Amino acid sequence: MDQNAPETNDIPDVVVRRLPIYARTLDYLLTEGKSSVSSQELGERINVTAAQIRKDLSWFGEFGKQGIGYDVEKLLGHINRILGLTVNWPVVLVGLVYLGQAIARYAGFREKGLHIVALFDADPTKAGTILNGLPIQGDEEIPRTVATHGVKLAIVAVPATKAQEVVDQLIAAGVRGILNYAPIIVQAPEGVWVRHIDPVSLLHSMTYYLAREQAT
Amino acid sequence: MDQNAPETNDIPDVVVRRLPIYARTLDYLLTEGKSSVSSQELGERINVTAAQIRKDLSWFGEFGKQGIGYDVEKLLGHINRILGLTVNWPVVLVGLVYLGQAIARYAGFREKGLHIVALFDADPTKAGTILNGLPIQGDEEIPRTVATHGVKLAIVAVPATKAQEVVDQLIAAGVRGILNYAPIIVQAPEGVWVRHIDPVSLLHSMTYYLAREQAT
DNA sequence: ATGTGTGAATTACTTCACAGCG
DNA sequence: CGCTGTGAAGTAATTCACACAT
Repeated sequence: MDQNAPETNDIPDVVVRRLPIYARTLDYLLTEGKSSVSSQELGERINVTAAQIRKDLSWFGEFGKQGIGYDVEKLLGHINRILGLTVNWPVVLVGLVYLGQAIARYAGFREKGLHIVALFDADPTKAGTILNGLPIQGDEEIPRTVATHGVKLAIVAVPATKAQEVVDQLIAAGVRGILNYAPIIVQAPEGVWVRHIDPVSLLHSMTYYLAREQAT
Repeated sequence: MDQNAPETNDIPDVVVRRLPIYARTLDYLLTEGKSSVSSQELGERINVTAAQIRKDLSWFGEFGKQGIGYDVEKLLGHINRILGLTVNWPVVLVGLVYLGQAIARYAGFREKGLHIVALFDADPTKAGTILNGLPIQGDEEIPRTVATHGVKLAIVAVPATKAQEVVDQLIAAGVRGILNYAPIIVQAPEGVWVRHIDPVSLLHSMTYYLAREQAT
C-alpha cells in the first residue's frame, strides 16, 4: 500500500524507515551539546525501546561502546553514510499550488541533503515565474530536466486526478523514488519506491479512537 | 515513535490505519460509477492483498456477499461509521507560515469531515489577519477557543523548536489527537494520539535504497 | 557499575487455503 | 462458479535477558 519494496533482501524496510528518525534526533542532541548517548536515552526521545535501537543498528555494524553508549557525532556520521547522505540529492517538485509552493520554500530539505533543482506545474500561466529562486517549468520539460540533472527523486503535489499521470512521466524520465502528497495510492513498477503523505488518513485513524472513547 | 496507543486492545492499529485508505478508494470507485467491488479489485488499487482486506474488515463485521463482493456505497458507509465520520470533527491549526497557510487553504479536510475552526500563530503581527475565512489568533487564545468548540483534533505546523510547547498547550486545552508536521517526535501522555508527517525522513528512507543500487 | 550486541522467546502481522453461501 | 470470512500456518518484528566489554 505504501511502497513497493523490490528484492531488497537483507535489511527490513521498517528498520530503514527508522534510521532517518535516529539521525534527526542525533542531530538535535549534537546541537544540544551532547557528545554521547545511550540507546535508552535516545529511545526515550522518540518513543522506541532501547532494544529496538540496538537491534536496528546491529544490522549495519557495531557503533557503540559497552558501558558508555554511542558517540553522537560518530553515530550520526555512520547513519548518514548508510542512508547515502554523504552526497546531495537533486530533487524535482511537481505541482505548485499552495502546498507545492510551501514545499518549494521549505528550507528543511536543503539542510538535509535534498536539493530542489527544478519546479514543474501544468498551468501554463505559471511558466517562467520564479519561486524561491527557481523558474517554474511546464510539465513537458520533465524529461529533459530530469535527465540533465540525473534526478532520481521527485516530490508530487498535484491533484489526485493528475497524480498517476505525473508519476508515470517522472518514472519514464528516470526518477526512482517518489514522495506523493496526492490523496491516492499511485502505482509504480518494480525498482521504483513510493512513499505517501496523507494527512486526512492520519487524522481519520485518530477519529477512530476518539469516537470510541466518547462512547465509553 | 509514531503514536502512543493506549489500552486499545481489540483491533490492531495497523488495521485502523488502513481503513481510511479503503474508504478513500471506495469513494473514488463510487465517483467512477462502480457499485460493487471484490477484495481482489480493491486490493489492486492500493497494493494490498485481497486476504488482508477481508481480514481487516472481518474485525468489524461481515460486509460482503459471497460470490459477489462488496457493495461500494454500503461498505463506505460502514467504514465511515467505524471511523467516527458520521459527524464533522472540528480541528484547530497552529502555525501559519507557508506550510500552515497551505494547510489552511486545503479543501480536502473539510470534504472529509474535518472542519478547521480556528487558526493560531505565535507571531503577533499576524493576529487578526483573515485566512481562508478565519481570523488568525494568538497562541494565548488556544485554551478558550479549543474549549468553546470542544475541539479534540489539532494540526501542528510550527517550527521544531516550538512544537513540543504547542503540543503541551493543546493537550492542556483538551485536544486528544495531534497531527504534527514539525520534524521532531513530540511527547504526549496516555490517551493522546499523535501522528507525524516527516517528508525528509521519507525521502531519506528512499535514498537508502537508491544509494545501494548505484553501488551495484 | 553501566550499557552494548545478540541469540532466543515472544508477540504481532500477513498469507494460505478452504468451507460455505449466494 | 465466484468470492467472502476465517481458523491455521507461516513470516516478520519486537522484546527479553544476559554474556561481555569498558
